[in-house]
Amino acid sequence: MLKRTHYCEEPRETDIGRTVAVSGWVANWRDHGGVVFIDLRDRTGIVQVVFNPEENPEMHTRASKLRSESCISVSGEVSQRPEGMENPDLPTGMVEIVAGELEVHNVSEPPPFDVDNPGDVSLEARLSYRFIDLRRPEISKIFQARHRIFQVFRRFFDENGFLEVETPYLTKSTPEGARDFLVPSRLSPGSFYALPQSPQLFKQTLMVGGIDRYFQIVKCFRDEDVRASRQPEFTQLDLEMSFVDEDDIMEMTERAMAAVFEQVLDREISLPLPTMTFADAFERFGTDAPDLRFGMELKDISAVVADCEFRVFKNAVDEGGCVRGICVPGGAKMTRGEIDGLVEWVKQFNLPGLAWFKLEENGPSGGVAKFFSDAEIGAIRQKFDARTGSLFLFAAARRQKTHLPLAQLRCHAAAKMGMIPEDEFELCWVVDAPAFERVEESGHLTFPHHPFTTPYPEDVGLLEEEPTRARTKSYDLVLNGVELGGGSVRISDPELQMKIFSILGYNQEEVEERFGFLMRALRHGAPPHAGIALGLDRVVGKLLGIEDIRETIAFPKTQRGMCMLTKAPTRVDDQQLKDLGIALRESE
RNA sequence: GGGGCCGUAGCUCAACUUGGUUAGAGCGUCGGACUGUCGAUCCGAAGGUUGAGGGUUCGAGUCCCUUCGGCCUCGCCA
Repeated sequence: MLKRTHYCEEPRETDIGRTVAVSGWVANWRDHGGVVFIDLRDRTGIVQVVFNPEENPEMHTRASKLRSESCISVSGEVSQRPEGMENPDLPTGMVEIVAGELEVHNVSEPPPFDVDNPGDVSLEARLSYRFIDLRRPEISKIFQARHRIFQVFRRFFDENGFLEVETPYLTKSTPEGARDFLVPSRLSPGSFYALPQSPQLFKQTLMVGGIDRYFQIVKCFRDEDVRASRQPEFTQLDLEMSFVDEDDIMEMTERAMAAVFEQVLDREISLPLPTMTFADAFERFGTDAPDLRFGMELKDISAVVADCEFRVFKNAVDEGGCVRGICVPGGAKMTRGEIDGLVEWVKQFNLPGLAWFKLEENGPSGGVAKFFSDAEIGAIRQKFDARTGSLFLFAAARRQKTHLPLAQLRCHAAAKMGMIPEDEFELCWVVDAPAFERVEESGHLTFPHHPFTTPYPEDVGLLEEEPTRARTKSYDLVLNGVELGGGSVRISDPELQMKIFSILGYNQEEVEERFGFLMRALRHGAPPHAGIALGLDRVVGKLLGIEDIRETIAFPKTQRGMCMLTKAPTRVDDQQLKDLGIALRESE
C-alpha cells in the first residue's frame, strides 16, 4: 500500500521537487480529453493531482474513470503550477502533485449529495449518510475543535489534581427528574437498570470515598423530548471537589473555561465572571439564562398603571398579576404589520397578547397610547430611560406567565433590530436558585436544581413554611443566553438531606429504598463537597457559533429519538425478549 | 400529550390563485467531444408508485381522512 507522507493541505511551494504520497477522497475530477485533474480531499483540505496521458497512459486511463468520493492514494512529485494556472482560493493552489503512482482503494457509488457544495441538504439526508457528511471540511472542523476542547479540559483538570473516575452506565432508576431509559436485566428477570441521567450520586459517593477531586467526561441519558439544544444522550463534563465551597468550584470552572477559550479560540475572557442572583435574572431578563450581549432589560410598570384607563392592565394588577415589558430602541420604525407579527409570534409562549405603543417625535402614538395620561407616559418613559423612537411592548398577566414570553420577545426583538453582537461571548453565573418551585397547575413542589443541593444555613428555617423562598448554594454557568451547566454545594448532613426528602413527600422507608446508599454514605464521614456539570455538546456549539447541538455530535438522534444511520431503535427477536422475561403487549 | 410547518427525480426546488392532457428545472448520474482545468465547458441521454394507504370526483401532486417520517414549539427536560 502507498503510505501517506503528507496530508492534502500540506504540500506547498517549499516542497517543490519532493515526492509525496497523499490519501483521501476525490472531491472533484476534470477530464479534458487529455489531462485529467483530481482534487483530492482529506480532513485537512484539498490538493490538485494531475494525470498526464503521455507520462503514463495506463494510469491515466484508470484516473479518467475515477468519480466523486472514491477513495485513493497517490504519490508523485510536487511541482509548481504553470504560469497563470495557480488557484489563489486554495492554500495549496500554487502547486500540484504530478501523479507517479495511483492506488484506487474503493470506487464510490454516486454520493447522495454533493459533499463540497451541499447547498441546503436536509439534516435528515446528511445524518443518513453521515460518513459522507463528515468528509465535508466544515463538518470535520467541528469534530477537530470538539476534540481540542475535550483535551484542554482533560489537561486542565489533570494539572489541577483531579482524578478521572468512571461511573456505571447500568445503574439504578431514580423517581426524580427526567424519565429514565431502562435496561432490562436478564439475570434478574423483571428488574431493570436505568441509564444515568447524570453521575450525581456516584460522584458524591466518590467524595465520601476520599477521591477528593473527581472529574469525568461522561455520557448522560434522559428520556425526554428532543430539541435543537437537547439530545436523549449527551456528554457532560462532570466534576466534584471535597472540602470546598461554592467559590472554589466557580473559580475552578472559570479557569477551565478560560483555558478553553484561550487555547481553542485564542480569546481572553476576564475573570472573575459576573454573578447575578436567580431572582434578579428573572426580574431583569425573565429567565435564568440571560443573554448579556445587549440591554433591553425587562421592567415592571405595575405600580405606574395600577389605576390607568386601560382595563387589561388595571385588571391584571387588581388580580395580583403584573404588567411588565421591554423598550425597543429604534423600534418605532417598525410597521404596524411587523408589530402585529411580534404580537402573533409571542402567542406561542402562552401569552394571549401584547400591548404596545410608540414614542415618536410628537409624543406617544399607536396601540394603547391613547389610554395613558401624560404623567403615566412620563413615568413609563422614565422607568425604561427611553428615548424618542422607541417601541414599548407589554405583557399583562400573572407574574409567572410573563417570564417566558418576555424573555423570548426580548431576544427576538433584539435579533430583529440587529442589536446582538454575534462575535461576543458574555459569560455569567446565575446563583442562589430557590430550593423549591411550585408547579402552578398541580401545586406540588419541584426543584430548579436537584434535592441534594444545600440551602443557605440562614434559609433552612424557611424550608418548611415557605419552601420556595429558601435559597440554595447553587450556580449556573450561562453563555449568551444558554445554560452551559450548573452545580451546587451538596448536602453532607444526613439529617438535612432527610428533611429535604420529607418536604418532597418521601417517608423514611421510601428514602431508604431509593437513596439508601447515599444516606448511608452521608452517615459515614461525608466531607463537605460541591461540584458542577457542563453540557459539552452545548459548550462546543457555543464556542463555534453553532445553535444546533446535533451538529456537534457525530451520530445524533432525530426528534423521535431515532438514529438515522442505524435506524435504531428497532424491534428485537422473540428469543431476546424471552431471555429477558419480557412479553410485548398489543399496542392499543 | 397539545399547536404549527414540511414530504414531488440521487440532491435542492417548481407545477400558482381556482383539481384538468404526457409532472418540469438546476445540480448530480450515464454516453460523446475537448491536452491546463479548478463549481471546467459543449452536445446528447437516462432518471418519478408525487412518503404510504383510503376517500371525494368524469378527473387528484393539488381537496378530505388515516398512517409513516423530518423540523419548530408549548408541556416535559430534578
